Amino acid sequence: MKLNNRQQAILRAVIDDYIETAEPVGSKNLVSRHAFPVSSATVRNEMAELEEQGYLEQKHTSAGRIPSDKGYRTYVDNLLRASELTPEEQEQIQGYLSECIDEVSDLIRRASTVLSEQTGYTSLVLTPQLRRSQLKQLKMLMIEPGRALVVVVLEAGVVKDRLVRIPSMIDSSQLMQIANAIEDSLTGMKLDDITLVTVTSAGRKTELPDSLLNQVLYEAYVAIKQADNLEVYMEGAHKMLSYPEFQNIDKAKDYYNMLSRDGIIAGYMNELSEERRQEKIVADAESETQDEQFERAEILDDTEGSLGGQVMKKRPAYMVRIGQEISLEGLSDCSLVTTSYRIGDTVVGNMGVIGPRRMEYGKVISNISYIKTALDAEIRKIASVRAESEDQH
Amino acid sequence: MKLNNRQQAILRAVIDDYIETAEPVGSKNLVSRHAFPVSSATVRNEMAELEEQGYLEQKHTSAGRIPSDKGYRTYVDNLLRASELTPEEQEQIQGYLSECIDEVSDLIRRASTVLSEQTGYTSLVLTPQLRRSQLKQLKMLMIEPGRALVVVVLEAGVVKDRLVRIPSMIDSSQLMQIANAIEDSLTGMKLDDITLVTVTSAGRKTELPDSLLNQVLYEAYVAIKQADNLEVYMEGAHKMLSYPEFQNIDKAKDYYNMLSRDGIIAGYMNELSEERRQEKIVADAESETQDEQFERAEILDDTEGSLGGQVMKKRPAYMVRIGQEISLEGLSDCSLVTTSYRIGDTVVGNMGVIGPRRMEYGKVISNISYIKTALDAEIRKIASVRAESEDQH
DNA sequence: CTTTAGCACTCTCAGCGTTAGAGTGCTAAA
DNA sequence: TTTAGCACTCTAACGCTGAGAGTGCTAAAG
Repeated sequence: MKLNNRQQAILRAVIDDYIETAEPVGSKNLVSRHAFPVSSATVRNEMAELEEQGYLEQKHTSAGRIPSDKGYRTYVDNLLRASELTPEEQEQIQGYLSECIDEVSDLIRRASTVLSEQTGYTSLVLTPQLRRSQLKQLKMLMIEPGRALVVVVLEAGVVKDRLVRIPSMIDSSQLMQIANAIEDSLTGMKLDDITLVTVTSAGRKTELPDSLLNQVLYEAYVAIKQADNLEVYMEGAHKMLSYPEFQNIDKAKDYYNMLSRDGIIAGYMNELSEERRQEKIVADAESETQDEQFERAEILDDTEGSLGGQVMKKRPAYMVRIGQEISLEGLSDCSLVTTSYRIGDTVVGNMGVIGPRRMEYGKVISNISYIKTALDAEIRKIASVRAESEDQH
Repeated sequence: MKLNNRQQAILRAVIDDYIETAEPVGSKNLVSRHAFPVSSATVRNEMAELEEQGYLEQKHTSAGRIPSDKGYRTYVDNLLRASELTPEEQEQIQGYLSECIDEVSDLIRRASTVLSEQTGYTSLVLTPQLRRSQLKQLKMLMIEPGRALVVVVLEAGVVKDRLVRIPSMIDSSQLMQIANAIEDSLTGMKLDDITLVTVTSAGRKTELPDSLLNQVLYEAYVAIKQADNLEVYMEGAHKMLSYPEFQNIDKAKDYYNMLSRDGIIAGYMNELSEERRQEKIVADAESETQDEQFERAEILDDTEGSLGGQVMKKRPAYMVRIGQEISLEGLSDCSLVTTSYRIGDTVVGNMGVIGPRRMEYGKVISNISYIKTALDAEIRKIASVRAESEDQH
């Protein structure tokens, strides 16, 4: 199972080349392109060994090799050289995000756009999951007799609203009375814990007649619940058509069919993120004081190679799913790189990049990591207005 | 330039077959499939004539004929038999739309979904253009010190809101004061006529210090202006990959590239709709009393054919653009069927279906017409709550 | 004058064999 | 352990061919 340094170097070179050209990589070409200090015959032997061990595949005997899922996995986990964005790129992302308005949803949309533009693949950003957020305020604003706007304010200044129909006999002061009653009772509760019953019993304190109350309370409840609706911002889906792996129309169709059911992908990403949260809890419990730096395999100077070694690695902030590791039909020729973003101190949302399995992992990872950080910071800015002003208050 | 009945029948048959099969249509097949009372040789002669006149095209001498833009145009304008939706289809559409919430934007999104589902093509529905709508109310709601929600209510109960940052020294009563001042001055004005100057001078009446006012007024202005932001709901773009004309990856790429710049299509649709409005004004002026029924060419009993005739036709509610008639690069192999929807009595929004030039025009037209009517009715329902309650008031 | 049967002609497309080239695995020598 | 050399394999591109679908034209029939 372990690879010596030369094998690692060859594996990396094969994958680098394949990512660049999308063509099976042969030994001769590999040697000349990378100026290896050995002959093609040697490389050939090593490549046969790598195939034996499942890192590479061959379409047919006389073709070059292409990486397998396992090969990519090793590449991503151990062989990838960390790369930083150029200052220009950083500035561009930063500029695009911070030019932003005060709505978290706008920020998210922009994050999605910039993520796709920077990487050249399809980006997905999910709206925050706010089930565990506390209700901070609930306002109702009379738009006209018979219609009102329910405004739900959550932790960290997230605001959601919804236009509802109400009995037309209700006047603004009654409406405000109801809103205040709900707010008084429910402020501080988590969205998950708010039910139609809690809302109703809060509203009844107004002692207004049921004929006025019932509909309003129901609508208020729905408005609160829908604050947690999962939405997906997707950008750059069409870019995939340029990549050679999607020249085959059926591949492209599978891909688009899957993407068009964006709820499924969103659900999947949330699942992944949840799994990871669990793992983290376990890991933290097991090794409380571990805090090593993420250590990358240094191939050329390290004799044994770190692949089989016992070095603990810091978990990176992103997750990579490669090919068949994605358990969604139609995406098995793709890879998915995901990360999360926060509002306040809690992970609330997920974002990701979907591209061909042959994606530029380095570029994607550095971009998504940077954008995650930038997004977190921007969200914190919005939230900090609130924090400051609460202090003053 | 005029076609006799047999030519019309043949043209129709060729197009019907081509729409169904996507294969060039030959004379022999045509005769057998449609049980024409003439021989294939006769049909062959007529087809040659139709090609001569530009209604049909031939890829190469020994291939069947395919319709040209002009052929489709004639087909759509004169040869198409009106078709009604089945009661089940009607019910399905109706059910899907009227299950709907009280927000126009939800209604529009649903219209887009149902339009694509029913037709099998790509649907586009644009948000209402409200430039000519009057401002009815302007509210500002303090979310927390330093942040407020600006709520803009327009004619017919359209509500838009926007979260903004404000000086944190402002308290709710001052905020309300400002909102009231703006509302008092600007209510009844059309969005188009509201400028930063009008907003500012309205706000100054509060006599609050500029340090508090300036930012709020600016944000209020922006919120009012953005109520008119054009957005596009697109559905079913991926369905195109199933059609034979998009098996060619480059065609598909062109198509997706164009669709991904959805602002361009939206703009184009608005342009079309504007042109049409102009034409209508001219037409109305020219022939004030014309009100004939749309008369379809009845091919088999009418001797001269109505194609070259002078019969005035009622303008249908939809518009069809075929192939090159669409002046957008990348959509020249497509057709676009559009119509508009109303809020109150004014046309405010546009919707359309994009499909292959070989689309099932009959089906698309009957669906889009029905959905337009249903959408108008649903919007009126929302608006009528308001109308009723204003009466009571 | 219109229609139709018949026929020669055209063009595409699928199938097939051939070939060039890239890449491999193996062997034997360095 | 590495490498040069070589025979072998497989694909993809090319060109050729024949079948088939469709046409246009001509001449005869209605």
